Amino acid sequence: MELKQPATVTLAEVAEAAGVGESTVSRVLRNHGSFSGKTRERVMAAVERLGYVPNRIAGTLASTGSRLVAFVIPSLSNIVFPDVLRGASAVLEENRYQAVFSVTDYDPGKEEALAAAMLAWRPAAVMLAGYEHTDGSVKMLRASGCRIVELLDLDGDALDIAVGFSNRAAGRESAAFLLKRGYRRIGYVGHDLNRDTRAGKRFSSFCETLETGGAPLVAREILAGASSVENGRLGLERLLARARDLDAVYFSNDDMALGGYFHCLAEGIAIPSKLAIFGYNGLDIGRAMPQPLSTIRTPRVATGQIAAQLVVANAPPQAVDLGFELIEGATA
Amino acid sequence: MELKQPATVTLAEVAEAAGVGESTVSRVLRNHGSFSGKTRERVMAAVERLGYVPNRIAGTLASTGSRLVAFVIPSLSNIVFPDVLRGASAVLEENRYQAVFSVTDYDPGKEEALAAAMLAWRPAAVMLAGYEHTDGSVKMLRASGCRIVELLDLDGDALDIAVGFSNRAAGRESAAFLLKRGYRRIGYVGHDLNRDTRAGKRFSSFCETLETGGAPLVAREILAGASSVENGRLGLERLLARARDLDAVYFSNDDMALGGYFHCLAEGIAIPSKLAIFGYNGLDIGRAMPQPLSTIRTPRVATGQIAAQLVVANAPPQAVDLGFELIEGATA
DNA sequence: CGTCAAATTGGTAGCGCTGCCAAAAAACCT
DNA sequence: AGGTTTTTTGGCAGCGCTACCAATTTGACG
Repeated sequence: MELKQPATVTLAEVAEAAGVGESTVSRVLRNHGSFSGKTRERVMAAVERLGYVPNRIAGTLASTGSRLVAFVIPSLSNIVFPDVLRGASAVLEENRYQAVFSVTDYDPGKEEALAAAMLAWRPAAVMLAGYEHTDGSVKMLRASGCRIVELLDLDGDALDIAVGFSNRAAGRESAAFLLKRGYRRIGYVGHDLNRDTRAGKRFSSFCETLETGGAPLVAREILAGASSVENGRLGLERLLARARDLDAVYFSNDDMALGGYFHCLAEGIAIPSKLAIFGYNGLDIGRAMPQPLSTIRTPRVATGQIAAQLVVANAPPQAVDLGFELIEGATA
Repeated sequence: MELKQPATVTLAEVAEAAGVGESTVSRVLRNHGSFSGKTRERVMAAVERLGYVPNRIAGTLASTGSRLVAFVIPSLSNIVFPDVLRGASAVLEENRYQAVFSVTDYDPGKEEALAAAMLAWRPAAVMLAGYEHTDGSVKMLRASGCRIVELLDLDGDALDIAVGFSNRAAGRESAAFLLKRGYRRIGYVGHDLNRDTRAGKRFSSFCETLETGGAPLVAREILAGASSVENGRLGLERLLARARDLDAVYFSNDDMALGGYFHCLAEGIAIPSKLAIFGYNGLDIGRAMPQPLSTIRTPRVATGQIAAQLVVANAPPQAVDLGFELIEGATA
């Protein structure tokens, strides 16, 4: 099960080879504390000669804080999370932090288990999606003493740091936009909302706003699986089978919206004159469509970046609202 | 910069609270060695009561092998890599391994630097994309003694374990398919090939096969940026501006192909009668298009899974060919 | 019961590094 | 030169855990 240990070079060996003390080598390598230029050269030469690679496991154990940042994310299929990781990892790498991750499949129980496993690495911070965590997770995270960053949601109380935007506001603005455009018979196609609570928040605010606007949601189609182009296409097909006279459809995601768009193309349904389509996320793909997708662009990469910056800077607890941008597009 | 150390509970404290020795606690927690059921209960109760979270940093340092697996990947924007991570992380989590990653942006120099940083964590394995590594990387990896897994390529000599398929074969089959369908004036739209060497391999085999078939590539358009829908659309537009009478276009990726498809939709170019489109990767999106995309489906998730399984099982050096599947689709 | 093997348990030496402290060397003053 | 600073160094005690070994308890059996 375990591996053969490589003939590993230790700091002590470097020290001996360079003819200096261990702490001197340590200081030179971390460029911390003082040492002469000559010593530095000798040490570096020995490092080079022996092919020494410092052992950060040992280093972390000996020193106080770790430079690991743990991501506990719901999914890697939903492009949102790779985007967040991308933004974060760039910042973390610059600052010599190391990203660790695991995937919960939108299962809060699994989140708790994985968060526990992560804490065993004593990370500097744990990054999670949104505010919905089990009591066990919250207790454990609180007790851990490491920074907690909740991403991509701002509708709730942050445990420590939160970076993102309001999903409720996104749902609201989407609805307001469709109403303003004059659509009155509006439907919804979405993926599993129990698991993706952020999509659930968007949807409920969307519905409320429609009601306030006097044009309550006419029909909805919620598919069991994850957000995908195929589900979007299938969902719209089913929705229209039940409610033929819709004039606009709100999708839980751009993926889904693109699927809906494909369905319309295939069926010859004119967009937006016969049916309007509105998405969420602002993927690049939406810009390249023959008719640019009407959607809300979310700051996914920036969310990762800012979150990482706050962790690196050990910033005080705060909630950072990065907002979002409504893209009028040509499909609604 | 560093954090306050949480009031952390140690194994010694658990041992005292449970009234047993440290090694007993350790054995119980790892379920390794022998201990009585009664002891087990006492220990678990103490763990529960104190909220003890084992410190894997210390555990890893004290024991021989680590349970970290390091991924050094070119990008998170290209869906290929999140897919590989997804496959791998599922297997790793099951086996209580932890995934660590960093992103090279297709830069071999950065790969070397990041691989070095990774080795400092003494991972059980390092997973890399493909075979093109700097001499420095190779030397360092070899010397590290940890397992090396090269992913998504099989055209070359593996350092240790390789899991994937032949990109050359993929390029070859794509060309053969187009020739078989009777296309003779074929063009190519791709993204930066110097960086994405696997795309480069596909392209060069594609061209060779076309030549052998008596219908050499007519024109190509290579865009500087990454693979994206927008670049695909733009690329096809440019390509057609220079070579109006193409009858088929091979794209470096499905993203790019989808962009090309959108261009044709927007311009009213009939597919495939006027122009055929062929992609690469077999993304789900291709299946949902009004005309399913003709492409090659690659085993991305499986690549991650198999790679992780081999590492967990500490399998002997080997190259695993997972193959790929040509999807005829309706666009070529 | 005594004997011997098997099952449990505790003590303790590190794993490789960093942080602290005191010693040594170098630099700077009168 | 002698006395002070200041800079550079080395020694060494842990960080929290696991691995090894020896000690103890238990169980089985004649």
